[in-house]
Amino acid sequence: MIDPQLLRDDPEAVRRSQESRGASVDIVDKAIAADGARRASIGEFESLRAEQNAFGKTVAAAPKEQKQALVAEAQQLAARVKAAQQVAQDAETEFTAIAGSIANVVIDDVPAGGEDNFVTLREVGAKATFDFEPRDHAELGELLGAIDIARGVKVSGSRFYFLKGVGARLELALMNLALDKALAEGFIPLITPTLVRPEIMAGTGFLGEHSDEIYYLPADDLYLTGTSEVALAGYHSDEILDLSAGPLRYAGWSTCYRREAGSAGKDNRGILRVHQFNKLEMFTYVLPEQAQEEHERLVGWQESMLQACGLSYRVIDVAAGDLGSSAARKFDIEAWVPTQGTYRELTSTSNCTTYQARRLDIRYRTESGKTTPVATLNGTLATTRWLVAILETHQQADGSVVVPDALRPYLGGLELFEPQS
RNA sequence: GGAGACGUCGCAUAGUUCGGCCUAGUGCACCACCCUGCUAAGGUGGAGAGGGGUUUAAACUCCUCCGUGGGUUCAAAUCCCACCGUCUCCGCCA
Repeated sequence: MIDPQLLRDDPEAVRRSQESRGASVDIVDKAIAADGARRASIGEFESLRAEQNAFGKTVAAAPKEQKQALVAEAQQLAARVKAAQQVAQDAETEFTAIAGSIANVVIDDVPAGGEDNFVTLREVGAKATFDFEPRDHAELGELLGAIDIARGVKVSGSRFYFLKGVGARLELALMNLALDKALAEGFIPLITPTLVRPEIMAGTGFLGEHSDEIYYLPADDLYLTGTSEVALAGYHSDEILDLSAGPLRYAGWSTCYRREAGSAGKDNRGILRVHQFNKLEMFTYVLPEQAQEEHERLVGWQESMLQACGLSYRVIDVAAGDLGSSAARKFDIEAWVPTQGTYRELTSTSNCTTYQARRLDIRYRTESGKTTPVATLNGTLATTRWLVAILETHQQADGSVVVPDALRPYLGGLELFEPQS
């Protein structure tokens, strides 16, 4: 939900934002009109209600013989109050529906346009080169006994897999490296629920345009989360936070589930695009004026993880039209995947400013004692997909893979993954 | 899954019998000040959330909120219905 105050004070800013996303601009004027109608009808209802309250006291205090006449009068008033209340409620619903469909106001220097209009902020690390024909991660995974796709498909269907042997160990090592990194930065680790109630799913903004991406369990009216961001954002819903000691930072570890509807035929090989994977997600609650600095810090921590894994990557500033509805800015980090000859997204970090917090009713107290929404940010610190880039980047001619230094302590000192005979 | 109890403004609790005197009382914790030459105790006052109006702002004022949503009524914390949640006992299963 955008800030209704901003809608009144600076509708032009909201129009600009919608424009750069390629979204409806007209909706802004509709929202302003709905806001006006809403406030007018609230005023009408409330003055009638005040009248009714006062009259009720007269009725209660009146002597018995007058009561009957007064009650008859009160009945008339009650009917008018009820009608006015209905009007006010409808106006409120109308406004919420319209304003709720306006996406978060994009930060000014975010590139306008769609998926291809991103801006590359930097490229870091030399791309791996080989004096042999490199194998892709699926082939390496099989050689090393690390990834068993055939059996994943047998058990659960396409886009499922088993991580096995060094593959299973590598994922755990990666997650633990990321967790230690997060702990060092003061994050509080959380292992989160992956089934959540509809209102939490809606509050985080995933039930809108992404709803067909989400697994739903009708028997229990619960959703399987595609990222622990959902549970992490819901964690403090309906709360007033104390941020005086600095941002509240959580590192959420969970399995993530995605239907990948509409991506049939895309990335079918290997574990690049799967229905289920693990992820360590950073989530922070900060004062709105600190959100942009925090966003830079999140990118920084992500970069240090990729560097620790010896990966070559670029950081992109995602264009407005490719942002989710909650995000005001998003940076993706994409790692070089040698056998694809291209960069693939390994992390994504979004600054949701106060948009998500307003929906979930997460506030802090200002110096004057008033409550106002916090800003929320999220970012990936590690996921299963990283195995793709790690295996392919560090492979050798014989199919073995050199373990990046930073991961060795988490693998009992193992330095090399070797092909199974 | 069965049976029962319960859900009140930070925490604890009163109020629900019999609808109007609840603008929800009290204790603890909290904040400010006063008093007592430390601490403790005591005194006075303040203090919840959301939303309208007005305003530069503050002050002021009105409406809503007693788990959530409906209903009955001139009037609901209180009566009725549904749902959610918590606790206790029993059963079943990891």
